[in-house]
Amino acid sequence: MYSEKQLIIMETAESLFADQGFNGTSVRDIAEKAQVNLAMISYYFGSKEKLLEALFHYRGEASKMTIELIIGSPGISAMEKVYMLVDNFMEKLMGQQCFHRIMAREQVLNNTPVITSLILEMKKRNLELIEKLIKEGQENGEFRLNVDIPMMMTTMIGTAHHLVTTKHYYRELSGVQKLSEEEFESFIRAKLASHLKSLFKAMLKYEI
Amino acid sequence: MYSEKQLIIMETAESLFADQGFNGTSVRDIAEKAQVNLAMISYYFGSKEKLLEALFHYRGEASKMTIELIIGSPGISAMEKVYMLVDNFMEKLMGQQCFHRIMAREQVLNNTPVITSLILEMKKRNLELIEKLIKEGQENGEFRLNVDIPMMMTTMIGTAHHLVTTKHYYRELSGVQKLSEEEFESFIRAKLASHLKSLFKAMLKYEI
DNA sequence: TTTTTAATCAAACATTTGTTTAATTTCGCC
DNA sequence: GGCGAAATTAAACAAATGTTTGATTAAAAA
Repeated sequence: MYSEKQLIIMETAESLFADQGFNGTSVRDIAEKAQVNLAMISYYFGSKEKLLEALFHYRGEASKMTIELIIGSPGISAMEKVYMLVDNFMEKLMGQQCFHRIMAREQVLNNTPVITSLILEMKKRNLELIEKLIKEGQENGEFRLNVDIPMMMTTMIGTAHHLVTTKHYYRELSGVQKLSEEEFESFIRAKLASHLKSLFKAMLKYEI
Repeated sequence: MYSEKQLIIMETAESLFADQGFNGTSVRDIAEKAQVNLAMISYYFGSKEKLLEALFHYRGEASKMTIELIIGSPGISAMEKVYMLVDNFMEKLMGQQCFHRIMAREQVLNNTPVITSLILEMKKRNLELIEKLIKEGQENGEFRLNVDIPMMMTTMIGTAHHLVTTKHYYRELSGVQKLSEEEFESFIRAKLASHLKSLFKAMLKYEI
C-alpha cells in the first residue's frame, strides 16, 4: 500500500508531530529529518494535512482485529477477557506513544473533520465490542448490572493517556527519577496495567 | 494587576487557543476577535508566547487557596473531604474548560519550559496537600494503607480531562444527543463527579 | 533502443507569520 | 490650556510557511 519512502515520511512526521505538534512542525522539518526533498511530501500525500490523515489511516488500520480476537476466544471468563483487553490496550499505547500523543492532542483540538470522524469510528467500534463483552459477563452473573460503559472506557483511556503523555511530570512526582528510561517505561507499564485492572474489577463487580 | 484591556486580550486568546491550539492561532486572530490593534499584544505582553505564560499565571493564581481551605476545615471526615475536593475539582474544570483544554495540550507538548515548570509546581503543590489528607485518613483508620496517590491523581485528572476535552465524542457514544448544550454540561458534571467519588472510595477503602 | 511513466530536485510562488517602528491620539496632571 | 506619559494606530519588516512549477533523472514498458 505505502512505499518504503512514504513510510519513512509518515513515521518521521509522526515523531515530529508528537514532539512539536502538527502546527508546530513544518513540512521542511519533516523533509529534512526524513532526508527527502521538500516537494516529495506534496507529491506523495497531496498536502501536510493529508499526510496526517494518511498517518491516522495507517495506524488505525493496524489496531483493529485484536479486540475481536480476544472477545471471541472461548473458555475464558469475561473478567479475564477484560484483563486481556487492558494488557492489549497498554501494549498498543506503549508501543505507539508518538501516535497516541498526536491522537490525544487531535481529540482535544477537533478541527480536522476527517480525523475527527476517524477517531469517532474507532471509538464506536471499540465501544460496541466492549458492550458485547460486558453483557456476556452480566448474563452469566460475573458482573453487576449497572455498569456505565462509556464512563469506564473514559476512565481507562483518560488515565492511561494522561499518564503516558505526561510521564515527565509523573516521574518527578512519584520519586522514581533514579530509574533509567527503559526501567521507567516498564515501571509505568506494569503499574498502569495493574491499576486499570483493579479499577475495572471494582467497577464491574462491586457496588460501591 | 491586569488592566481591563489586558484581560480582554487574555480571555480572547484563551478561547482561541482552546479551539485552534497555540500554534494554530495567530496574533492577528486574537487582535481581531478582541477588537484591539495588532501591536497591542506585543505592547502589553511582549510576545505571543509571553501572552500564554501570562494566561497561565492568571489562571493558576486563581485556583490556589481552595484546597487548603477544604483540607483544613475541622469536624469533617477524610472521606468527606476527598468528596469535597472532587466537587471542587469538577467546578474548576467545568468553569474553565477553555483553559483546561489548553493545559491538556500543553502538558502533552511540553515545549515551553516556563509553562512546564508552572504546571509541575501546580501538580506538586496539589499532590502534597492530598498526601497530607490521605495520611490523616490512614491514621484514623478511614483509609487503607497501600494507596498510590500519584496514580490516584492521574486517574482523576486523566478521566476528567479526557471526558471534558472529548465530550463531543462522548455525546455521540453515550446516546444523549437529544440533550441541550446546558443539559449535557450538567449531565456530565454530575455523572463525572459521582463516578470519581466511587473510584476514590474504591481506591481508598477497599482492597481490590 | 525508444518511449512512457514515475521519481527527484532546486527554485520560485504567494501567503501568513510574529514583531517593530514611527507617527498620532488620548488621557491625567500641573 | 499645555505638558508628558501612556495608549493606539497603520505600515513595514524579515522570516517562515505550504504548495507548485518546470526541468532533470531514473525506472519500466514497448
